[in-house]
Amino acid sequence: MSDTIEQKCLSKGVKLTDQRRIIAKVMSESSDHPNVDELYNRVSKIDSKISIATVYRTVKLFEESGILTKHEFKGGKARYEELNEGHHDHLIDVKSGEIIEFVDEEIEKLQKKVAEKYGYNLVDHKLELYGIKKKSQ
Amino acid sequence: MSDTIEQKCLSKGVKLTDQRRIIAKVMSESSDHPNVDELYNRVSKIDSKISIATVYRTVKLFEESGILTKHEFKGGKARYEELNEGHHDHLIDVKSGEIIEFVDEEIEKLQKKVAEKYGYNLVDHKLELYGIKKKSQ
DNA sequence: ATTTAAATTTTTAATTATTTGCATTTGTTT
DNA sequence: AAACAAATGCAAATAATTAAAAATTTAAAT
Repeated sequence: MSDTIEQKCLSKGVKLTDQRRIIAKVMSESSDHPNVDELYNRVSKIDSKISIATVYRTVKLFEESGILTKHEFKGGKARYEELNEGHHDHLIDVKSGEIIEFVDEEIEKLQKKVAEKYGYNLVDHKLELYGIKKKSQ
Repeated sequence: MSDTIEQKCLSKGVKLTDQRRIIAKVMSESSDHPNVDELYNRVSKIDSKISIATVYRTVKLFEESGILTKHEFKGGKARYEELNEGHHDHLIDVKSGEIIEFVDEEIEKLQKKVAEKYGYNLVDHKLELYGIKKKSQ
């Protein structure tokens, strides 16, 4: 676990307020990928006065500052995750909704290669695998 | 270009009405990936009485019947595309919005391998590359 | 320490994309 | 043709998100 979001805000010059600090803390302590609703519920437990509009604005601010990433998995609401050095993709259990993070360097390389082939510089990408857990025997 | 959507409906037992036939025709003749608005505009030129609710209902029906696929590219509205045998992924020009289709068998294989590694059967996946066109020299 | 200005938050209203309820129309069965 | 089902159009309802206005907090300047 690397820097907290609060530390990242400091080093990036993102101003912190009480509510932003709480949102930052909750996100930093979340090991899953909460959507705004879930995040709002968690911060509400710490300060019930925080409005959902602030949560929306803050995750957007953090995203624009490169502190969080937004995922738009199939058919659901946007989910947020702290952005750390180690990039990864996601494998989603279609039954339970569980999200597994993975990295595959080979796939990464091939993606870049595909973009190059068409004359593009790859600036972003999204890879999501949807799977069903195999019966363990 | 394979079967038209109308033919697919016949072979799959999806009932066709005048408006569905028009929507099917417009989709079959579209080589891009229209969103519902764009599709609605195109069908309106043929029959201005078709309502957007019908367009929504029809693309959903076609999707559930395995005739269309729905793409939820970053930050925009859902886009639809005719589903043919040849699966492919998408490279999106972040400046122009242009969408390029590509296939990379190696990536496909690796995806399956990753899912297996975590004990999953891959049932679906989404790979989108976002790129900026290189200056052609 | 007050005043002033700027930024942020809350509350509420507005938007956007999509879906649904319901009356009407169209199609099918008898 | 009457009766029933299915599909459509319209308008209202939802859901997620954003924006506007007013209130409050924070920071800066006197």
